[in-house]
Amino acid sequence: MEDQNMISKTQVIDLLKKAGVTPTQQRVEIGQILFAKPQHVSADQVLSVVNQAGPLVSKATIYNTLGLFARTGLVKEVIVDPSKVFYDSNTSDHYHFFATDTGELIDIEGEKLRIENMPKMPEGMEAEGVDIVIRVRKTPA
Amino acid sequence: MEDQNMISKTQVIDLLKKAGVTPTQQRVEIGQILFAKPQHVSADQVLSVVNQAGPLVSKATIYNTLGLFARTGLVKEVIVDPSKVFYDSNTSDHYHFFATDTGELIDIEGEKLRIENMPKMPEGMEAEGVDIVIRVRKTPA
DNA sequence: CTGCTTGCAAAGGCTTTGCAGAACA
DNA sequence: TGTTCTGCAAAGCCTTTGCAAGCAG
Repeated sequence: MEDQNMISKTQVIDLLKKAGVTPTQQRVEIGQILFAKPQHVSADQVLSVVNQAGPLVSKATIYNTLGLFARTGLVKEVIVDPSKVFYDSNTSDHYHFFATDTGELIDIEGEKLRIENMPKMPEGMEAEGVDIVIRVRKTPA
Repeated sequence: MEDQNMISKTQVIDLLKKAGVTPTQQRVEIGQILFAKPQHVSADQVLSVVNQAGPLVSKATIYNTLGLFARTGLVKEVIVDPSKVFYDSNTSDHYHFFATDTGELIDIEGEKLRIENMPKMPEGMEAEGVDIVIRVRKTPA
């Protein structure tokens, strides 16, 4: 996970403020990783990347922060693997391929897919979001 | 979870055999609950329902069996809640509303929904299944 | 019989929590 | 300064595992 794409601390602070999130040191560290490029990462991956060069952020804070980022719309939670949550820094409307054998997630741009007959919501309910996951596996040789 | 719909042990045994699954006592008990009607249940729910009238099946066997049923196509796994897996006894093509506040799952019949531009698979990959989940919540009053 | 299944309890992995000390506005 | 945030370790929850005893064919 090399930082071929960079984002400055100032840019991250700006994003956090826009979302109404107090930009603490730890949140900025985490944001710099997440917002550098569109990606799908687990809490554990964020933990090890952010602490590569020394212990900057604790595990508890990783979880707190990812939860906060998800609630404030800075990232999207992706629930496809029963064993862990992925956080997606691409917050635009889009869907996913999920490789069940490798655990890899691949984006499908929203325009590529369209739902034809959106069913009406149950009584007294409103839509919060639509998740589409196409589970794929290696074609047997 | 009353048994307004019933299914006989013989019918369950038949279903298991057709799926190539050895019909043990425990699997039949579990099958009688699952296949009585289309429903969404967690391992924990199956455990408590099957053991209502006494300890018939252990927790380990519930998990083993639900995994086996999923692998053999007798039920479908539904991954929408990071904290637990739901097992769906409706195995026909269909999708779900998921009430994020209550954890309730509601079926959407497959015909009601249609995907317009199915994107092409990544190289060397084949589709295993398509999951569509519309997350809903109570409309604020 | 012979292998597949089950049950028990312990272990495992991910996530949350409680609370004291530190950082933010 | 008052409130919010962080870190640590422990606890919690769902699920899996190891192994001996039991059942299916």
